Amino acid sequence: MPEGHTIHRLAADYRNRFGGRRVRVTSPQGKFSDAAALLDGTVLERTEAHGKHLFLGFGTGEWVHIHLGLFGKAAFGAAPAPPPADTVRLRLAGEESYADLRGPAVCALVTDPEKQAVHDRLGPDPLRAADAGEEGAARAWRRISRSRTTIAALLMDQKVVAGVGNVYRAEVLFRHGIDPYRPGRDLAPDQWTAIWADLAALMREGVRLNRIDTVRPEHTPEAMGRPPRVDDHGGEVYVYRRARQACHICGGEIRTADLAARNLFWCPACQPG
DNA sequence: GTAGGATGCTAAC
DNA sequence: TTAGCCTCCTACG
Repeated sequence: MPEGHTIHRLAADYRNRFGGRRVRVTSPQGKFSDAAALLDGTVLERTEAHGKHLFLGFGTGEWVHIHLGLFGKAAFGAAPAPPPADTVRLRLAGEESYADLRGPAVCALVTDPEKQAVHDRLGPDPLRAADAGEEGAARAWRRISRSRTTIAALLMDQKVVAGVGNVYRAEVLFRHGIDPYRPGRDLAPDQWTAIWADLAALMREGVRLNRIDTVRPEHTPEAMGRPPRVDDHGGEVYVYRRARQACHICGGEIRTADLAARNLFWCPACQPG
């Protein structure tokens, strides 16, 4: 689940359900109990996302900084909230809704300057209004165009671009026919401009649908006269987790490899080196 | 029942 | 480069 689109979606979901209202704040699991007690009964004033980081701003002037990591999840439901599972790190409960957070890598009460420090170490986020468009693209390009690191690794580096994860990385490189092992500095400027714009569009659609779909209309199974399919992560994609299967475009075999402890997927024929 | 893997990241070597 | 952390789900006996 958790790439940047998930976090922006959560920011909106928390805001819609609890924004401007007093909330009950608890930590059934216990690891966030002290902070929960301080926030309990205060108003959730605003929510914000930057890359994979989520911030819930409370009336105390402090923020809850959340990072889902690989396993974290937030689930929403209608009030009354049922007795919580003992893995729930943070529960917000209001008149109409509740939200349970489980398994986050980070769930901490932070001050404004501490929150700012998180922003400062993150790159531009295609989904943030402040970064969208040419300025964000240019900021990322300054790093990419000077780097000998592979574009696949650069896309996953949150200091370069915030919010891209393993699915969007694999898919956007496929959509642009780019070899994942190509060094950043070997990309042409207009290739990067196109990738950035595509990421923004794909991720916005990801927020809307709450899943990752990257297959162009002309390549859907219906359009190509093939049986319908659903990839096992819930969206429809070209290469992610499709190792040794046939490429939807050329029919060649999708390859996989380890890159910086993550699984990389690509089609060598469609993404030539 | 159990092992292993997953859309992430960091500290430590 | 590796181990470690957080949870849930699937595949395999």
